[in-house]
Amino acid sequence: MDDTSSGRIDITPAHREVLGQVLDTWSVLVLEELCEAPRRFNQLRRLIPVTQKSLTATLRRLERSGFVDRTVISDRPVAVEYRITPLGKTLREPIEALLRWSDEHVEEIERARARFDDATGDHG
Amino acid sequence: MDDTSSGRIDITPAHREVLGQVLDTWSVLVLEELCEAPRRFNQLRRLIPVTQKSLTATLRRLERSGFVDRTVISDRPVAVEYRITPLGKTLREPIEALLRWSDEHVEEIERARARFDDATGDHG
DNA sequence: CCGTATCCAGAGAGATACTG
DNA sequence: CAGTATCTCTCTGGATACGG
Repeated sequence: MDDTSSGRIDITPAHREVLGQVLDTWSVLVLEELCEAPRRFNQLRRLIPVTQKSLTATLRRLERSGFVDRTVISDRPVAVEYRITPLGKTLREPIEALLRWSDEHVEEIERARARFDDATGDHG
Repeated sequence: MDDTSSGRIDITPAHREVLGQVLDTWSVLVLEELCEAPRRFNQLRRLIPVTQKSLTATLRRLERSGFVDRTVISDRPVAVEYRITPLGKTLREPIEALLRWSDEHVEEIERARARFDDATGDHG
């Protein structure tokens, strides 16, 4: 817990690849929704401000890595249901820990940014 | 904690902005390094496979948000030290939770991907 | 040593149109 | 309804050269 730190974690390319596919905006939002309940494709589109293309890509990635199950539940007209997997659910805890962290610190961060921008004259 | 979920977190643009600036590859690696000890600019470059440009941008962002302190410790030749702040340290726990998660599940994810690629014929 | 400036290439995301 | 196919544009990030 302190600065001399024994708990160093070695960050391998495998870590980065895995996390990179899961920590983008749309993946987090989709996983949150599917943790609530199974959803249909256009249902997700209404819940999340994402384009068709990006939602498709996100769902494919999540499906490929085993976080999400895709099931055709009807054929005429076609209906598809996306459902979180047990593996997908294991992500919820660490992700929500991060969201809680941002909840707790967002104001301090805003203040730091305002101070920085004020000091430098920058605005970006 | 279960699927019927009472602990729903509302993900605002503010959350996304904060997390987006902190969860990229270089930020995570830099924060990990600085949690170990204060570092110099070129010292970080030797420790992390990042270009000058990206390291500069990463450090600026982390400094702006208050995660990192930048101090000129000498002038001739110029020497600059980067140091983690108390706010920066609060990120370590949730980030390492995520890294532990990827450690624990990376193999299962690899297997899921292999299965998916095998089933679809895709490779990417 | 610690950066900034410039150019350039590839990935990602939006808009739009179309299909089983 | 649930996607696929383009096209375009921006944004990121690497390479390189130069400056305080």
